[in-house]
Amino acid sequence: VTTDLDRFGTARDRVRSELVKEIKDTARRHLAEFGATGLSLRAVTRDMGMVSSAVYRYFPSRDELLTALIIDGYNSLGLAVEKAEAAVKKSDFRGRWMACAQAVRGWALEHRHEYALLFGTPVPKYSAPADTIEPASRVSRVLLRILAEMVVAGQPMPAPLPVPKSVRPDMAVVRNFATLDPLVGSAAAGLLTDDLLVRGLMAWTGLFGAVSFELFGHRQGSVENHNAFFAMEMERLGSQIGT
Amino acid sequence: VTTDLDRFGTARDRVRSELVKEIKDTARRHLAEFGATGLSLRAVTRDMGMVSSAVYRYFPSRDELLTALIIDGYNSLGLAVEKAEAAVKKSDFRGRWMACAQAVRGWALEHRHEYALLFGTPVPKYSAPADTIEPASRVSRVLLRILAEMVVAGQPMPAPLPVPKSVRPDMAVVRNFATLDPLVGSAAAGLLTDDLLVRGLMAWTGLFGAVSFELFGHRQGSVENHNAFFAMEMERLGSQIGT
DNA sequence: TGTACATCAGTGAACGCGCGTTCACTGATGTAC
DNA sequence: TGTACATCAGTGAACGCGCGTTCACTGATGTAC
Repeated sequence: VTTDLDRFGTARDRVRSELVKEIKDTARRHLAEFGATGLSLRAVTRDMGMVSSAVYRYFPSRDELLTALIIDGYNSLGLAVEKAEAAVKKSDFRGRWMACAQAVRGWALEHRHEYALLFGTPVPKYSAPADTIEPASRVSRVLLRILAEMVVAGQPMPAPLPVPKSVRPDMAVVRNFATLDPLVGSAAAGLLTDDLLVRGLMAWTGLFGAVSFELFGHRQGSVENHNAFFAMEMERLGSQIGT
Repeated sequence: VTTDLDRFGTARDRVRSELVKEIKDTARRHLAEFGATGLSLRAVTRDMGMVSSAVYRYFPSRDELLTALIIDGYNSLGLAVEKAEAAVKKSDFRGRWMACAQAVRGWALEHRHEYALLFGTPVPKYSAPADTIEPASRVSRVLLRILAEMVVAGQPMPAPLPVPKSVRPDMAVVRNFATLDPLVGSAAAGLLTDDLLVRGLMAWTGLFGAVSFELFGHRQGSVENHNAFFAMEMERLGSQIGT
């Protein structure tokens, strides 16, 4: 009675967190079927055999549930990317970039509506709270880390293109963000030039742009073999960041 | 009574098409305020001082109204891009590409919710009918035309990268689509290599990826000066397609 | 030109539905002594 | 260990709202002779 409860909380606590999980899982299933706007608390609870008002013991409002799903989504995507990247030999920068790109696309294809929730049209009248920021940046942190380790390793880089003065302050912020990462040595700070950071941001944009275009149907009529096109596209983007 | 009506239709016809326009305009205003999912026929008609059932004289269903808005949206965006591009000297390929890019972003910023309707999360349970395809391709047709005229003019191109066999059939389809355009001479067909078409598709993806990232808030924390970053980004993408 | 009829626009009530959220409540689980 | 009390989970009814769509209708506009 004692140690077990001490370690995992009371029986009530355990049941509670299991129910929170079940609500989110059910909501995710509904998300996959009806999209973010079709997500209804009543439908979720109905599906679970609960009465609709009971959900308020677990989430104070629909928006809070949405927030939880968004945070979970970013973490799920972030974890998938981190795992895929970690499986590649550290010195194989091209491989690491490709693993990230494939992980993003793979996750998106497996969680289409979650992807749309994160990267599609923002939900009207809903504004994401601050606690979504950190999980939202997990993927870009991985990409920045690859970039940083590349310059530290002295990987040959493409000839730098000029970066206008008006863009440099923003790149300084990004550089600062990158070097905050404990896994990025401060040695990288001086080596991450404005040009490289721009390249990184553009690769990142190109990656998500490609996935969004495919998922949202804007490549119909031009690309049928999505696997092949995406792989080639990402190889080319990888060359732009020096992998 | 005769010629006027012959030319513009009966008075009833004219009132009718004006009302169709007014309904669409009101719906667009609602779109801008509540987003695509918040678009309600009742609210639109209420706003117009009509009774809700009256809208069925003009649109058989909510989905048909949505379709009309989507088609109008693509045409509005397409027209903006065509006009911007036409204003630039034909031989200034870089300028033409930049004009297109700026026109897309400018239109998107002015019509945020319409942009989201076209390029954001697809509306759940709604599938776009075939008549949206042609207007949807206006922007890409302009881009393909620039590319085609560049190769015909013998503009120096970046060193071609290999295109895997698995991607070539898709590029053949795109090349065929490009040469169907009466403004693209058949001379271009042989010159539009697989590599160039890939570059074109990637630039197109990068353009819309950048606009979507900005509009949907994914550059918060990394880019503040959106104007400057976008301009530089598009210059770089322009270099990739040889402008 | 004038009349009879057909077409159409807009009305108002209704159908059937679903939603988020609140609230007073019952009964079970946990806590303190 | 046993009892008294506090905490919490889940219930069921209700509030107040909005939605898309149908339908029989009135009255105005158009058409044919």
